[in-house]
Amino acid sequence: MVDVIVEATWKILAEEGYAAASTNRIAERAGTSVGSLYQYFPNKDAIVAAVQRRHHADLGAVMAAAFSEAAGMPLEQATRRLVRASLEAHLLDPDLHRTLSERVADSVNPETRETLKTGIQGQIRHWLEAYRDDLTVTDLDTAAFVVLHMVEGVTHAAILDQEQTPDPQRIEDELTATVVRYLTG
Amino acid sequence: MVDVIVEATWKILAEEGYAAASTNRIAERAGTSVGSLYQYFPNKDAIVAAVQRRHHADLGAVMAAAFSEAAGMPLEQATRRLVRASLEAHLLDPDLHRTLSERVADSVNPETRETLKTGIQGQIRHWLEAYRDDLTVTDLDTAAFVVLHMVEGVTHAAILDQEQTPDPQRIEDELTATVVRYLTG
DNA sequence: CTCTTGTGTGACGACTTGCTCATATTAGCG
DNA sequence: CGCTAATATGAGCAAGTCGTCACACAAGAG
Repeated sequence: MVDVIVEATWKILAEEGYAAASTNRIAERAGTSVGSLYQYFPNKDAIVAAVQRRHHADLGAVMAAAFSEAAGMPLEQATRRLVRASLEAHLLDPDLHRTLSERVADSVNPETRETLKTGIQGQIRHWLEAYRDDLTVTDLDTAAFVVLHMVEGVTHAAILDQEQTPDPQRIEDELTATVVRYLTG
Repeated sequence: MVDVIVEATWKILAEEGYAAASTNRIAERAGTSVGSLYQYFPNKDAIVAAVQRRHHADLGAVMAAAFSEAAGMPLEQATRRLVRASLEAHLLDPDLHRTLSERVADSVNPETRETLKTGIQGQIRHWLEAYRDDLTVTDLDTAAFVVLHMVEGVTHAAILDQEQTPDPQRIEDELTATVVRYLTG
């Protein structure tokens, strides 16, 4: 039942937008009644937060898989793998991703977004340690921060503003080169 | 009067958040009545859109000033000037910026955000042309896209998630170096 | 002083929202 | 077949929304 509700909300957010996600519409699309919603969730924000948490878990899984594959690869190859993972993550459900990032304030889900971000930043930091001797970058924390937001910024824009954007393959190449050059002077 | 309304809305969005920006609250804070709001704006979204337009104009002005100063500088110095401008732009009013980017969907103001983005991307492209012979990057359109979102992504995160972020000076240094290395192989 | 015109007012209508709660339905067990 | 406990239901409530409109007011002209 929880799943049914979360999935219905997911679809509404992705297909109909944030404004359409009223409790009545969610119940309708879930094939239940409003009352049942409140048997499993304390309020509406909690439902949206659950969708966000699930989406973030998916994003996290894509990235985690990439990190585990990238371990052991040479720097450039590993970087490419991670950049591609970021593109894949944004392609999981671009419509939901847009609605969540454009309409759902951070405060709805205090920990989640922060958790995802610092989690990935930590993984980047950890990943960088293996190449420490080859890097010209000194402060790995700063480097992880810069790499994270550099890649996220470009991939986010590339996938979500698909109108006047270079094609993903080119983005992958450019980002990979940029990150490698940033890390190894 | 239009100014009074826009400024009141501005302050509410920045200080009290998007949810507080009801027509009644806007009128109250503007020291007018709801009726007057609708003498100058067709609906509430138009008021929010006006605030967004004004904020984007401010951002655009900061960037434009930097572009005009950067013209003629050597590449690295110019890059630093532009990176600093991006930081300055995000520091103009971080609270408003956060509310607008987290809560106000693109669709409220179809052209504006796109205009700002493509405007700056165009200026970057134009700026890059002066250094063409020194660049290893071939496609200037792609380069402008990458530089824009790389810098925006990192500066946005640096200013708005001020908790576990490196200090702005360091961000400026890292970004400047990264962009220069990206452009000149 | 009246008349007209432009502006400001705020109570109110029409509507939507999130959420509750008395009632109905189901499921499990002896 | 009861009987009980758990779950599902959806009409309806209070609160709040945006936007309107009949009216008050001010200012300038004649």
